[in-house]
Amino acid sequence: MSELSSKKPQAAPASLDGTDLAILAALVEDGRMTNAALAARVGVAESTCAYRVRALRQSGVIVSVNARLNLGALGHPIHAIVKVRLGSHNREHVRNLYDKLVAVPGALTVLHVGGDDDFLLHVAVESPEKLRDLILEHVTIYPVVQRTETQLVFEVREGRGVLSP
Amino acid sequence: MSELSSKKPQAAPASLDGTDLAILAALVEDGRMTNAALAARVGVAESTCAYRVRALRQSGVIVSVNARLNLGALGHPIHAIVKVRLGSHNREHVRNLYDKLVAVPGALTVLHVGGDDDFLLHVAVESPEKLRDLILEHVTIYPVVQRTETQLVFEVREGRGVLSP
DNA sequence: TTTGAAATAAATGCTAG
DNA sequence: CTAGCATTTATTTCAAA
Repeated sequence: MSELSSKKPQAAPASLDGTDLAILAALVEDGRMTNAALAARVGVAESTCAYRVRALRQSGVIVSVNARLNLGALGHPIHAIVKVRLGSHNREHVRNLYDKLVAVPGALTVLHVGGDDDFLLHVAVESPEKLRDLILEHVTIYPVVQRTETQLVFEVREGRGVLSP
Repeated sequence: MSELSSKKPQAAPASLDGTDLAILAALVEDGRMTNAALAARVGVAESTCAYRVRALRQSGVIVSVNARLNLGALGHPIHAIVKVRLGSHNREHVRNLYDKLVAVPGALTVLHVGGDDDFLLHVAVESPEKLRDLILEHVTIYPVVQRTETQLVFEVREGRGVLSP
């Protein structure tokens, strides 16, 4: 279920000091860094560091910690972006399709965007044939989908993020 | 530095059994789950579980574990996709621009794609004004960039990934 | 490869500055 | 908010199956 603008516990625009930012940068780099190592790196006592990290979690600044996998090693070496354009922008139609796209096997992220397209679906698949099947069976199958356009992804690189400046 | 097809230690298409897949699914969901909890969840001894996880890391199936942050709480509430089209596809030009885009402040991911566009730059910025400045100062500033098109991102949702089926 | 149990290391709770 | 110390919990190691 998506919510499409229902308000949920949004993190207060917390006031983060240098220590917090250093902690965040370290955990983005290595989310399994031990509290001891983290404390040493940012220059505070271990108990203080643990306190800070807990506060950052509870306030929602740290959303979660997740393993990132090598999708090629898992048999999904092909990445693609499927641009999806809708014929109707009825609220229910949009919400329903969004839910469907998120549930597509191999879907990594789904962006609801404004502009030429409505959704950008980033998928990882086993092969080009599977990509075709995926689009036919899980995307264009819905009447609200007017048109799709697929781009092969040659390479994905992580950006520097928002913490560096 | 990007490599653009120079070969690096790619994970062998490892043979993963059900236990491995269960471990991976759990760690994608919660990368800080304790080894004890993980072992209980997948039904093996703690020492076995630790052994498996270490193997999955060393073989490169688990690439890394990272904290995910609430970018809004960090003052970057606006997301956008900047489609970048190049005028020249000279190898050096492509590689250089790729490196530049990855280093853009606020860049989350940069996709090198085939099709209408060459790069898709996903950024998180402080405001629409900053978005404009970012594009002018860090993207269109390069002569190799022929044209950009920017789409506002309303919402980002995680897909089900490749492990569910 | 898997395991249990011992040894090491880390996180948490409590106290107080 | 911070730090030190004691307690509880987790990870690593290793001999054995």
